[in-house]
Amino acid sequence: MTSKVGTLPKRHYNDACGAAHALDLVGERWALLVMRELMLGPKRFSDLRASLPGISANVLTQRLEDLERIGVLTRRKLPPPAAAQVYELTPWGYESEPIFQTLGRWAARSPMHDPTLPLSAVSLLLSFRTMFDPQRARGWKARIGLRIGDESFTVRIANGRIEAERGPLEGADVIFAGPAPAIAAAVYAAQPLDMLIDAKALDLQGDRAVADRFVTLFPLPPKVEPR
Amino acid sequence: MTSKVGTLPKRHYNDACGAAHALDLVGERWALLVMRELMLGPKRFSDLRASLPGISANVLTQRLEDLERIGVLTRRKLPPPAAAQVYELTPWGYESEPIFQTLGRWAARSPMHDPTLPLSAVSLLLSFRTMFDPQRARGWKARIGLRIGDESFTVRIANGRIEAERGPLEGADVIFAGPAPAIAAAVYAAQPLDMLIDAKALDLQGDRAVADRFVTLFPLPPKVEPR
DNA sequence: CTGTATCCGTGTTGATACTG
DNA sequence: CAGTATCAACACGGATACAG
Repeated sequence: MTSKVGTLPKRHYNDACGAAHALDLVGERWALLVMRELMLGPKRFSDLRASLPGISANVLTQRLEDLERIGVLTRRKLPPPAAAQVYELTPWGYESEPIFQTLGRWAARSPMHDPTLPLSAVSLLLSFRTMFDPQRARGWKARIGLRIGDESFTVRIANGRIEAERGPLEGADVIFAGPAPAIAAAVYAAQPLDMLIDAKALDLQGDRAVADRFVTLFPLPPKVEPR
Repeated sequence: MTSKVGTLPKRHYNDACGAAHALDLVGERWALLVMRELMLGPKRFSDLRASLPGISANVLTQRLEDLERIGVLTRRKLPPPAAAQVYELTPWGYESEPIFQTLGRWAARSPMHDPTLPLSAVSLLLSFRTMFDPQRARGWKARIGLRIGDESFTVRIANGRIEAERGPLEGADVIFAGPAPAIAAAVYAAQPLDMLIDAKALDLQGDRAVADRFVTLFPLPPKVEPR
């Protein structure tokens, strides 16, 4: 089972084009989504499985092997007592983020895009980095906390820039608590916060005005007319 | 056979993430490479087949149908006498170029990338748009012609910007004639022009100094250490 | 609990040959 | 030139059984 480091799949495009090579590396089913889920830090096998509904254990194993072999991620043994194995992107793996951003921005114009589908916490946070509009945040400084399931994230906005990463809720001006799709509904489907709160889909703690402005910072591009 | 407009493949990720939706749309094998080949203008079925070594007729048919159905390309009947059918990207299809750029830039760092593989003319021109370094072209203005097989392209460099598209050779300061991989060798593998010319891999006409500078404008990022 | 290995039904892919 | 038909090989997903 000692797979050689740096081997291409048998079935590869015979093409010197960089994009074609990228597809040889990470173009197989699920590969990019596994990388996406690791984009905000290491995860365990079962975390990955949970955030990728539909992937089966053997396919996930296969993809993790592939991605390790090509140098996109590494497996690490966490020190005891939490002696679990985690998968972590290499620096080069982390550099793939622009791929998700251009894919996401392009697909956001698709008439077939269905925003009501399930959404992972990592996807939501990455979408904030992708869709953030510096214009709308001009001169604004805020710190937003997100609690999604048992994970917590910090979003900092300052100087027309955004940071979105794993982090503590402490010190946030306002905290959103709820499943990722509910927060997405507020931000991308312009669902009024009151509605979501009344429906118990979302909970807010802290400065409501900050929340109200936050949800306006991520405009979607116009959809292509459905032909 | 009347496939409905705007349907997703049966096998799709159940994920509201934009990147996942993009993969539902164009993540199937060959789909993105077909789009790449159309990026510089319409092509016919056989042109596509010729520039995508390895694709089989039935798969190309399938992908063209899929891409038409989702609104990425259209089929057009050329007016007589050249009454051939051509495939052309829609405006939204053309907007996918950043996807190729981020994929290509990321994969250019791969230790497994083999630049000696076959390369299509369109790939080469797109790589110029992707890898162009404005710094190195500061204050330079030039017009380069490329003759690759029976296709011709024009590259214009001015004001730290590059344009690369189909166009006539007339008016170029210098003309490169040869297969795409030979031109790529000069630009990306730093193969001396004299060597390529002596080996009859490349032919130059016009201002040699312009050619010498042109081949320095597209620096590759450093490779990841091969681990 | 955290993965890994194996089997199996099904759908996708790709090579070859063939038709309008 | 522009595809279609057929068939073999492979990849995927689900289930189950197994190992640390």
